[in-house]
Amino acid sequence: MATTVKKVAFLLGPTASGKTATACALRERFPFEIISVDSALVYRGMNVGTAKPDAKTQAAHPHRLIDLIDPDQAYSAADFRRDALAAIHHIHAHGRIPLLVGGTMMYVKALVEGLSKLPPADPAIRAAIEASATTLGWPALHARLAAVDPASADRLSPQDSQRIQRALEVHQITGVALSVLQTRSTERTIGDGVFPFDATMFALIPSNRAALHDRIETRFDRMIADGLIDEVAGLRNRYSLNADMPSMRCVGYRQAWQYLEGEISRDDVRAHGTAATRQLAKRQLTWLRSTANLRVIDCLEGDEAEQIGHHLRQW
RNA sequence: GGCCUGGUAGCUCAGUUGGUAGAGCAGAGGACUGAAAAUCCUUGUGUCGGUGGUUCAAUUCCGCCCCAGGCCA
Repeated sequence: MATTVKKVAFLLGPTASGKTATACALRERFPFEIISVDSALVYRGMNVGTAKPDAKTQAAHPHRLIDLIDPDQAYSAADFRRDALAAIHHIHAHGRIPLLVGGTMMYVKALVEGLSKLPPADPAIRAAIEASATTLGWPALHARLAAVDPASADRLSPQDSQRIQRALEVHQITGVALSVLQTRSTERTIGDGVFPFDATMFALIPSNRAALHDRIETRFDRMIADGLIDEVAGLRNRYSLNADMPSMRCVGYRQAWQYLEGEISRDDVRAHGTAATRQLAKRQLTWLRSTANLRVIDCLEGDEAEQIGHHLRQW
């Protein structure tokens, strides 16, 4: 056993599974420092709808990679990988163990498996592609992609706006097909320096889906009571936002935005918002089911931290 | 009490000139390389309110009953 390999722990799980509380409980018994793995918590000012740990919790249990950008900015999986690796090194340098807590599974994958060497997003190119799609439709752009990158086009649905746009963008910037660049990169395999740590992964998973749905509903009602809609109205005053920005596509924020635009009723905010949250949880669970080497803990038992602690003592 | 309009998938509804029915949403499963709380793919059998009648055949036509709205008393 290589004692020189540094340790990293993960606490994953769908939305409303109780990750924050469990992470804080674990931090009281182990030398952990928390790194957030959450694409919505990176936004400053988005607190109620993201269930961001409150000031008291953060004071007792500092979270890294929270409040990094304003809602009119964008973050990415590559940004996360860079920032998370820096945070991990920093924590190790202080003799502590990083505990990565969150439910953004693409970030986990990017961190653990690495990313191909690709150019970052280019807002101007994306806007141009978006404009073409509005007049021609995505199937037409899918056909255009097929001409320059048949492998990617073959893999994607003609309606998959986001991935078609990305593939076209990469080709336009580099002159090389995305599919080629993805196979060219070699830094993807674990053990090849991509993620050189002794990792242990836990996932809080509900043994009963309906119970998670109940929690989601209760929590969403509390967010509304705690002023989610006011929060969004305030952000709209403070920043120059639009409905297509990643921040305003977040669950809850999208529905509050539609309400403020007069597009849906207050009842719809609740109905659509809880449905979107359930769908998010379902996608997260799909990711988790296909994740290897995961220790599954039932998040409905109430003794999650104890169960995880039991495993950690043997780590 | 009388008249009118409804009662079809968990919800909102379409439809069947009589041959047991289909959309949207929700739900379920899956995919996932710089927007990922995103984006996309697959998935629809339900006493067609109940009960009698007509018919080879009724969810569809007729009678009665129940329920929900509305109007008139």
